Amino acid sequence: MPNQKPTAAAIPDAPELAAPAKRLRGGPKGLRITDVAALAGVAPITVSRVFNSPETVAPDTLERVRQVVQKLGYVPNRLASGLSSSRSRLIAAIVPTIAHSLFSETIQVFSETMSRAGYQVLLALSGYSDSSEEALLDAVLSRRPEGVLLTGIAHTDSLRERLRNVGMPVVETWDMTATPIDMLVGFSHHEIGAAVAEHFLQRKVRAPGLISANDDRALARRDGFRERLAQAGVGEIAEVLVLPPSSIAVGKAALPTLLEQAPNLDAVFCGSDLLAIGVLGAAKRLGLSVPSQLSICGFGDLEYATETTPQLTTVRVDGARIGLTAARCLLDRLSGVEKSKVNNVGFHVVERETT
Amino acid sequence: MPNQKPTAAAIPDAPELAAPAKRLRGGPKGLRITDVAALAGVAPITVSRVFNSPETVAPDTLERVRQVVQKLGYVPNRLASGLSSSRSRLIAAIVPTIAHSLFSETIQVFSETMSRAGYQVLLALSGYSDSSEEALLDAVLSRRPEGVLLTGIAHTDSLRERLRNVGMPVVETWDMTATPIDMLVGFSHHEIGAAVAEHFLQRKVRAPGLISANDDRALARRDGFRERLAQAGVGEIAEVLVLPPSSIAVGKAALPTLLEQAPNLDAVFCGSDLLAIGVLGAAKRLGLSVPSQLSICGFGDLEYATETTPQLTTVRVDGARIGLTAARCLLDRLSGVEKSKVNNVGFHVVERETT
DNA sequence: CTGAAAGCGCTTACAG
DNA sequence: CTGAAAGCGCTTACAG
Repeated sequence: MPNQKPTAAAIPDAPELAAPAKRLRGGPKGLRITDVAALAGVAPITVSRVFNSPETVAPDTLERVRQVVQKLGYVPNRLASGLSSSRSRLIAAIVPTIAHSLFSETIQVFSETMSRAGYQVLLALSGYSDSSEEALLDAVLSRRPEGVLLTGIAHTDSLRERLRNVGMPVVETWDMTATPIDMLVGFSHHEIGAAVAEHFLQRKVRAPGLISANDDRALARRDGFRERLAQAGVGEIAEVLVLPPSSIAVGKAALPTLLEQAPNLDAVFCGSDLLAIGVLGAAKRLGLSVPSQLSICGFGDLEYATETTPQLTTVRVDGARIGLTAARCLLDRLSGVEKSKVNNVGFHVVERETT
Repeated sequence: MPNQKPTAAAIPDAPELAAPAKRLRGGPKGLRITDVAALAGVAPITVSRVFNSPETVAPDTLERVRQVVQKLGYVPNRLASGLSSSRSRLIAAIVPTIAHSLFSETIQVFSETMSRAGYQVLLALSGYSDSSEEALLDAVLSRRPEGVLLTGIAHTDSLRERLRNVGMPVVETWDMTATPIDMLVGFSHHEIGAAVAEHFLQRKVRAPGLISANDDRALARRDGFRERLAQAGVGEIAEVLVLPPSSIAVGKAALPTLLEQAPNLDAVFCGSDLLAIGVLGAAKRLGLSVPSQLSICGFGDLEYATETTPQLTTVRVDGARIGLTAARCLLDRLSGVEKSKVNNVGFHVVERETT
């Protein structure tokens, strides 16, 4: 056997003419449009039309191709179609966080609306730190989305600049600015602060304080709060800034600190309903009755709070409406319609307490 | 002027030799890898390596290319790289809803973890209806994700079959089954029902009822609840099934209905904490004291409930841990590591009431 | 109404 | 350590 010479016939599959060695790239990974086309007896472009412009295809051709698609279980590759057509059908949603969050309702409605229009949502969680925002934006832009939803107005100038330059539709939400990157659906945190101050002033509050995170939006509320109070001659505002994520526990811990600064404290504006509930708990423990001795106002109008803590005032923002409006702005723009760029959806101070 | 004959020179840009009319496709849409390559004096493949395997590039080449990338603001096109490499770097998360939801924490942690590993999350909201799940799966698969997170086990056989066939890593979460599609991180809703029944039995409850949605997981809890009670000789269980989304208002409305069925009702197992809070409110209005006359158990352990409604019992599930574990399962699989396929993360019945 | 050719912007698979 | 060629699976831009 070792002496057996190989014959020509023993060399398997020896190509007659050394073909240019077609380099296969890992073999077939799944069904392609050409598989459908071959089986349906049409050109690939016709299969493409069945998906993208069925009205341009003859009814019987349409039917035949669809049957093959169904039979084979073919699903088009949107990486390929996106690359080829420059239409990714992707929308990016950049959100600080969706857990226990005011924003989750906005994203929910936004996503439902975009998906009904044939888009899919890429979720990008930015956290509350600006540190990695450049990297996040790179990651987002690398998918070539057709539009971007931002929760809050973009913070850094570099980010705003880049988003402006890419030229894609951008909606900023949950905030207000005179110089949006593109479109905006939101409300003024500064005005909210002023409205809460107004509310406290009507209650004859004398020593209001504030407990809040120190992100841009929270600080805008603070500034509005302070300015309105200053107009009314209330100048000294005790203040405790807390780190996110806000929670009931954080609120509980903050009240004693605030009381050290202002022993006569008779009102607190909290950055969120969770903080407000914590403050309420701490107040009870300290024997302070709410709202008669201490008025507490939260922010966010979470459903739980409405039912279980009627002593609290809060500020309601319609997150679902923001999501819907933002989606519509983007969709209008994507279909070439020009709409009003800035949408102020407003807010409501909700008093539930019955003094 | 009307008589002026056009001269050859007046015909602008007439090509000498009619070249094969190179068809431009809309012109340049942005920077490409070739732009970076040209400016850095390297081949495109080298720029590709700078992004994908920098350790294989000479240090000074690396530096030079990176400078050009920085200067130009080049962001690679992941539609193209995904198509070419069959690695989309995309993970799909299929969730019924993220608003006011138990799942939002899971998705939050899952997304953070995947993003740290270089993946991005495509959010797919399935709603609570199975109707459009096939279309949703088509949309998801069209992006060629490298893995899929499912919230709950997939419902229809056809869906399970398709997911099994595509051969990509799949993690089912928030539930338990003997026949997962692939991997699973969850707990048994049936056992939760039994545990709540056990809890009620220890309280000498005699006429327990149930208020819940009628999705698969809720029904599994109900069955576990009933079976354990039946073992203890409690056979008649009043029941009200409500439509999602669950809310406080729905809970409020359901209690009177339940009381019609069972006038002696002394315990209610609710499908969510929101329902439980609604039932608590309704009970107060009816003059029933909780928990002495009526024990109420929720599900989900929302933070608000913990602080504001200590009369309620609830069932706690660690959504963050589910998200983290699910992400790790997927990442292990994607890097070729085989891990345990089924992870039972368990749950806790949280009694807060102090009778 | 349908199709052949070229191109979208990358990476694979070699080769040096 | 670097590069030329070919290919990923679609769609555009024509042409008929």
